[in-house]
Amino acid sequence: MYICLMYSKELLKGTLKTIILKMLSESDSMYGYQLTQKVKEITEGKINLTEGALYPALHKLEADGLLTTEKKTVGNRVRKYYSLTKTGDSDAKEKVAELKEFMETLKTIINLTPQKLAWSI
Amino acid sequence: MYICLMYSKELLKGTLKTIILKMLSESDSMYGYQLTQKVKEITEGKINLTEGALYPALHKLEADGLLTTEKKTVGNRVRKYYSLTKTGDSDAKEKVAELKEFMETLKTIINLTPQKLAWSI
DNA sequence: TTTTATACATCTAGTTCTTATGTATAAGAT
DNA sequence: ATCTTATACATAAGAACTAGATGTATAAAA
Repeated sequence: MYICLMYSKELLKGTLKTIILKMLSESDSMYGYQLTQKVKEITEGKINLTEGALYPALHKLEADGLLTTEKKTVGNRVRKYYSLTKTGDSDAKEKVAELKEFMETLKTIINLTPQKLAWSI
Repeated sequence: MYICLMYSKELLKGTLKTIILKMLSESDSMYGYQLTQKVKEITEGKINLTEGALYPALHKLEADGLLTTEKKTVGNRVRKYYSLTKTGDSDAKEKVAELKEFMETLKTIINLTPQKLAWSI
């Protein structure tokens, strides 16, 4: 799965690409496994990206021209580093802004009280 | 679609059930069309539930025992009112709490700076 | 009389995610 | 020495969900 432990998985659908883009926008480049580890670390284990979701998403973002890749051999292991393209960088900003706005909107629902709802009824 | 205008649709997948449960937890009962209108009103048009997503979701929640229905005839029109069951009520609280927590976690990613990321690298 | 609003609902196609599986290297534990 | 865990990539089948279209029907407004 793409989120495990603490959250119902459904909650997070659709946020994966935004998370990837944001992570890459704060770093020169990262490779897949590194992304999973950093996200886990930053969120204290609450969000775990899974390979089954992560790699297809990375490939799609690359196919869409938002990411470029560069393979680097470290020891005997090959790492595939992803970094934002120019388009990817502006797209990252857009998607993050969109997510922020959406969370604000969600709050208006989450903080709803019977009184507030009655007003609108 | 289930969200239109302002938000990329992907972002919101998985929040529909939580939204429905929260809306119903602040009201005795509501019917489908009313839900779409109230959510649109409260979010100032930013979130629009669509029938194609709403009705299947309502039916699933009912099948899962979280909602009960009661048909009422108003004029010549039949409305199907949904209300929370006992299980649905506690589930609503759980899902809302989960969403709040998740939004906090998302913030740690969204508010990430190169410095903070560097710390963790 | 035509359009818009109300009110239910379903269906196809598309996308996404989960879970499982597969390959391979390397480090640490037994 | 050998087994397990961590690192590192990836795919594939099936499940789940949503968008967008379509369908039925009443009623109000233009």
